[in-house]
Order: sequence, then structure tokens, then C-alpha cells
Amino acid sequence: MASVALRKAAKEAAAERLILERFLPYRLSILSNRISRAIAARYAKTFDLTIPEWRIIAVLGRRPGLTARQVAKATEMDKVAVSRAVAKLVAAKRVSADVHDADARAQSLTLTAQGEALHARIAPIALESERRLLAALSAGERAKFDALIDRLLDAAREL
Amino acid sequence: MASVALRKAAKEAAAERLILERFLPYRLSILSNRISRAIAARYAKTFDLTIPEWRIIAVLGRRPGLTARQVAKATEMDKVAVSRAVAKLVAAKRVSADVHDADARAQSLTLTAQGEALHARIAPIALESERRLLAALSAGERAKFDALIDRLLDAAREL
DNA sequence: CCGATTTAGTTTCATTTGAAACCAATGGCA
DNA sequence: TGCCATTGGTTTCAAATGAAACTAAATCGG
Repeated sequence: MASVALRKAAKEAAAERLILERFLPYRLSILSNRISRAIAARYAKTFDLTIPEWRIIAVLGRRPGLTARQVAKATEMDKVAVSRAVAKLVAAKRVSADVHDADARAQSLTLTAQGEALHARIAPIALESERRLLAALSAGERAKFDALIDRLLDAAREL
Repeated sequence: MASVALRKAAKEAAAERLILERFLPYRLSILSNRISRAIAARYAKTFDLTIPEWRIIAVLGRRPGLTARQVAKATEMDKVAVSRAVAKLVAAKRVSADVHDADARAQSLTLTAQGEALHARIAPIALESERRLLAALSAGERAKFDALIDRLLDAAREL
């Protein structure tokens, strides 16, 4: 009875219902928000630093001299967000922006001494938060999780 | 030589540097954003629906009659966001808000026929996106990943 | 039963965010 | 060389978001 089989297949497809609390995109969004909030709460007011600003500090800490464009790419922020955050960081003398050697439009961004100091203070806090979070997993699980995230990051790019 | 050992320990601690691209909170944020964007892109303009609105539709689809407060809890959105999204959904006749039996302040939210139809159209799209994403993992990996996310969600609540 | 407190939801206002328009310097290339 | 398309970055304007104040109904204590 083909029609019966079809009916059954249709029913099963419908049965695969969307349950928000089990829906991965939703779950990841919640997880990411909880973590970001918790960490930001630990430095935002104390240091008057937003998340985008912190990301820029973090990336410049390791790779000084990047241009805004490169920072945008490295942090996956759009250029407007970078422009604004950099403006604030420069105003606060945490980052210096010098005209780029090869291209007068571009600017070479570097942490100032103050920026470095800030980085040195916040990095341990951030790492400690990560450590606390990951304490919920065993070392093996952490590695596995990390690898899975990498694969999903790739897969998500294709979506 | 204790001092040598100490120096070495200090160095190693410092060596555990913060590398943004490896920093879990950052990676999760990127992953979550990529996924949400990709999925939203598939329904946002077509159906004129924002992510908060979609979440409300999703939760009401499975649990009709919730109050705004309950929706807020179920979706982890704050009540202002729920209030606004519900207002839009009601205006669009996708959701009906009736005075709650037991409490005249509260409203009992339900999908209208239009809302149901919308849910029926979008749920498969959402599930298909999730399926496509998770195709990058084996069944076993998916299960493992899911379980790890659950544990991290718990851990993140404590942060 | 009356006032004080709490709770459901909305509104207001200030800030953040994003898209698109914009300006200025660059890199072809005719 | 001089024009045109491109690229780096900023600005503008509208929409999204969040915190706090607010309205109205419900509950609690006496």
C-alpha cells in the first residue's frame, strides 16, 4: 500500500516538530549571550569598555599595526562598528592610529602603553572566565567541543 | 632553585595568552551570529518577521495560551522585547491576546489562523537550516555536542 | 475591607546598531 | 596623464535595544 507508506512518511516529517528549547540556533544564541554578558559584566563598568572595544584591544594586543579593515576581518565585526569603537579607543588614548605607510587612507592601529596595560589587566579576567566555564567539561570534552565548534563554524559559513 | 621554578611558572601563566580566534566566548558569538543571520535571512524579508517575533511564534505554536511573562521566560527575552514583539504580532493579526481568565492584567496569547499558517511555513525552513548545519557532524557527534551545550548552558548560568 | 507591596505589561528616553550614502585616496588602464 | 572603478574609513539617518519610570490589577497584612 504505497499510499499508506506515504501517509506515514508525511506524518513523521510533520512529527519532527520545532521545539525552541531544543533548536540549536536558539540554544547557541542563549549560551553565547549568557557567557558574553557574564564576562562583560566583569570589565564593562570597571574599565568603561564595550565588547567591540575589548575585541579590538584583544586583537591588537597580539597583532599590532593592523588596519581597521584587518581588524574588522579578524574580529568579524563590520567596518562601521570598528570605526566607532576605534574612535572611542583613540579618544581614550588606548589605541593610536597612525597613517599607514603604504596607503594614506588606511591607518595603522596599535595599543598605546595605556592600551597595553588595559589588555594586561583584562586578558586574565577573560581567560579565567573561560576557564571557569570550561571547568564543567573534562579536558577531553573540551577538546572535542572545540573541534566540533570549528567544524560548525565552517559549515555555518556555507549557510 | 625555587626562584627559577617560580619564574618558569610565571612565564607559563603569561604564555597562556589570549588569542581571540581561540577564545570560546568569542567563537560561540561568531557561530551563533552566523547561524542566526543565515536563518533569519531566509524568512525575515519574505515574511516580515524579526527573530524575537519568530521566537514567540515558535513557542506559541507548541504552547498556546501562554502569558507574555511566560513567553519571556520560555524564550529568555526580556519583557520589554516581548511586549513590543507581541504588539507587532497582534497588529499583524498573527497572534491574538485575550484577557487572562484568572488575572485581568495578564493576557493569554495564541496564534491566530494566520499565525498558525506562518508557523507551518517557517518551522520547516528553520528545521531544514538546522539539519543542513548539523550535516557537518555525525549522528554521534550531534548527540555529544548537544549534551555538551546543555552542560555549558548550566555552567553559564552560574557565571 | 483598606492601604502597602508586588506583579503584568507598556511607555518613554537615551544609547546602540546597521544600511546606505558619503568622502578621500588608490589602482588600473586608455 | 587623466578618468573611472575600487577600497579604507566616516557620517548620517532610521530602526532596534535596554533601563527605568509608569499604569493598572492582584495579593498580602492587619
